[in-house]
Amino acid sequence: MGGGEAGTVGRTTLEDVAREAGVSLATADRVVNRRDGVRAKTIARVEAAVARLGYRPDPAAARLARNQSFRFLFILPTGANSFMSLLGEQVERAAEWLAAQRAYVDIQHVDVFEPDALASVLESVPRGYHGVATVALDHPRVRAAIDDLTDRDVPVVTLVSDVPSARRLHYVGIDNPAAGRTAATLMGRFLAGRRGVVGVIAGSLALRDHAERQFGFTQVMSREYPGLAVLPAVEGRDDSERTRAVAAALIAREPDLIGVYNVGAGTRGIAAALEESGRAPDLVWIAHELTAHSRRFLLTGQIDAIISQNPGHEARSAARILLAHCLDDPVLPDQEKIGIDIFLRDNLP
Amino acid sequence: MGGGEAGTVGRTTLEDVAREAGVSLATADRVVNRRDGVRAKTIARVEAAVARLGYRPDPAAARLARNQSFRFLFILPTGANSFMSLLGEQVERAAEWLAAQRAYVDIQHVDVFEPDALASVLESVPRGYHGVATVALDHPRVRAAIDDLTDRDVPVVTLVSDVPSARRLHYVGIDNPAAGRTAATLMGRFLAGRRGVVGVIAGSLALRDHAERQFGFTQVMSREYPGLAVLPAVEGRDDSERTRAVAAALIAREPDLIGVYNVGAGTRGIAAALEESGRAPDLVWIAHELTAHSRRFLLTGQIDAIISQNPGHEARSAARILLAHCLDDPVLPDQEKIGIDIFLRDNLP
DNA sequence: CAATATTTGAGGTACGCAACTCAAAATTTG
DNA sequence: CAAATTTTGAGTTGCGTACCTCAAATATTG
Repeated sequence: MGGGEAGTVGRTTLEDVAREAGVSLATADRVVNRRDGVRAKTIARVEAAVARLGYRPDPAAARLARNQSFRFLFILPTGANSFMSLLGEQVERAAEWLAAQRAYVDIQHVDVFEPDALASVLESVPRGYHGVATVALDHPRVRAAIDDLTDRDVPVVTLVSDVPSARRLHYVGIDNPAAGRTAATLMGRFLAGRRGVVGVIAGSLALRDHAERQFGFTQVMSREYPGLAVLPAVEGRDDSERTRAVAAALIAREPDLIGVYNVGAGTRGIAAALEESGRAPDLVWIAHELTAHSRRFLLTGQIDAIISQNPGHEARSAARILLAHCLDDPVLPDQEKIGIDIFLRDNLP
Repeated sequence: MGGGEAGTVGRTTLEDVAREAGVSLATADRVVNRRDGVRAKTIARVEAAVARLGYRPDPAAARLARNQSFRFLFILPTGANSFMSLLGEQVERAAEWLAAQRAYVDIQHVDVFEPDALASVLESVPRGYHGVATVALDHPRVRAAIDDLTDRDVPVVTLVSDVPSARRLHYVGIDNPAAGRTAATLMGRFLAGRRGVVGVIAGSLALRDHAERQFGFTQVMSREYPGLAVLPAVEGRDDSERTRAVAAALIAREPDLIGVYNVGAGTRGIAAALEESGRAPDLVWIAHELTAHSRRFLLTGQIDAIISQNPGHEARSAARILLAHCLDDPVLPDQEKIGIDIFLRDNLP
């Protein structure tokens, strides 16, 4: 021992196991790879040796020997708002990592607001893909397409927006009702003691995540902060211009407006509408998704808090989950759980 | 091509590169592994081929061929409070992952409140370790020990608590002044409009992280919330009983106390003291680190917000950084950045 | 041009495992 | 007990890279 070089010690190989169990390498291999044609007694002997030596197959060697590779398809929204652009970037980064693991990803863009377009893409996923990750849309045809893929043994991971009724492998994203409740608690506490109305601006309530956030928000607001009335949500289609228009109308229409919860994108539109109205200073604004824009508005104090999810974490998580499924490796639920991040001006990354 | 089986396509090997460049495998190998004895012209040819084919060495094969393994030492506090226990668990989980990468970790416990004990351990790290991760303590002898290790080419990662003046490879933990500022903003906003005094309870101000949190907290409070006076910090040594005593004294001494910022552990002590005093309902309490206890107090409404860091993320990050350093692989700064988590009752994981 | 130095090619071995074959041994069955 | 069947051993090949040797080809120098 000694010497600063990286050592070679400590690893027990399958050959060690075979020797320990008093069987041949072939038999040890049959046991650890669950091939049949081995007596129960011999299996037990080998497994005892595995346990005694703490043998764990070297994944590098195994993957090399198997020489298998995988292809995954990521389906992301077109016409991307800032958050979706970030997600796209992060998927490409994750793709590099996947490439190092002999897994290759293709990215396809579709219009999220068009369930039929998304369903068509899902229905026509070419053979040869070993997994699909998609920013989904809760719609019967989409659900059916996901189930069909699952039946074809192509695991599907929903990303950011879920389709809980479909037999997808996993949902990688935040708990949206909880995100809405979190926004409500912040809103209620930031407005402590004040009375007035609170507006909700969504991209579209047809998007499950937006609807769920609004639901959670309203639920907590009405239960815990009866002095603050939540207005019915208005829709801005995640587009800055439209959002600006609906926000401006909302502000004009509601003189008692003291809070705004922006469930989707279109942050710049809201900022513009607030600025024009001159009522920004005494309005609490809580927004979603940390992007370059929302970050700026948080720093200038226009946004009071941002509820967010980490697109890098989500992209990597989807990648890891698909790969783990193909390799049937275990997943670490702890690592794959996507948290609801709260950002104030002080804890920005 | 059809077939649902995992394919074999797509991977370009070094042999492909050699063929493409019109050189032998040996020469291609010399170029990609930066061995000398190759003409500049030939190097260029090979590198062009690498670029053209997008060759990336298969890390599985490389690691297998190199057949190297590593040993890391993790130094964690004894007498662990809940958070440190969680960290310990997560380090063990990360150790399993590392074992799959042919890297093995040993864990050693020391008393964090004893700089000399920590320094002794650091000074006597046995030869043969390829990296050290430590929950450190900012003290001259500790700093010197870290620098010595670095000089011995043993990279050191500081975990949770930093020693910025030492030549450590990396700090894996949160920005503590920013965490303090975050707590202050929450405190200030939750107490919107009220006047009174706010107490700070630390484990020990000799711990850099605790001192920094207190600093950030006081900074923002005095600048932004002049109606709220921050009292000098009291120390509870991260021990429930002592913390309870100092908290009780604080509450008794300060009739105008309307907020408590608990910078360290001892959460149960504070809960008990608050409960006894009967003043819990109108007191805002902001605590650190999400543990089983603090979680419970958050859910019951005693704690109003928890500022936290993710021990699983930290353990994995330290592991990845040490391994990447040994393999000289690149690190993804984005992935290794430890965020300041804010937990309310609504966004608990 | 010859002698020397440098560069390149060809080939091998090793890494640990997967997947396979074929024959030998052990066990079960008629 | 012999025949049929199951189980085991011994061995091979290949995965892609690292690292090594030795000889051949090429370039550089006097």
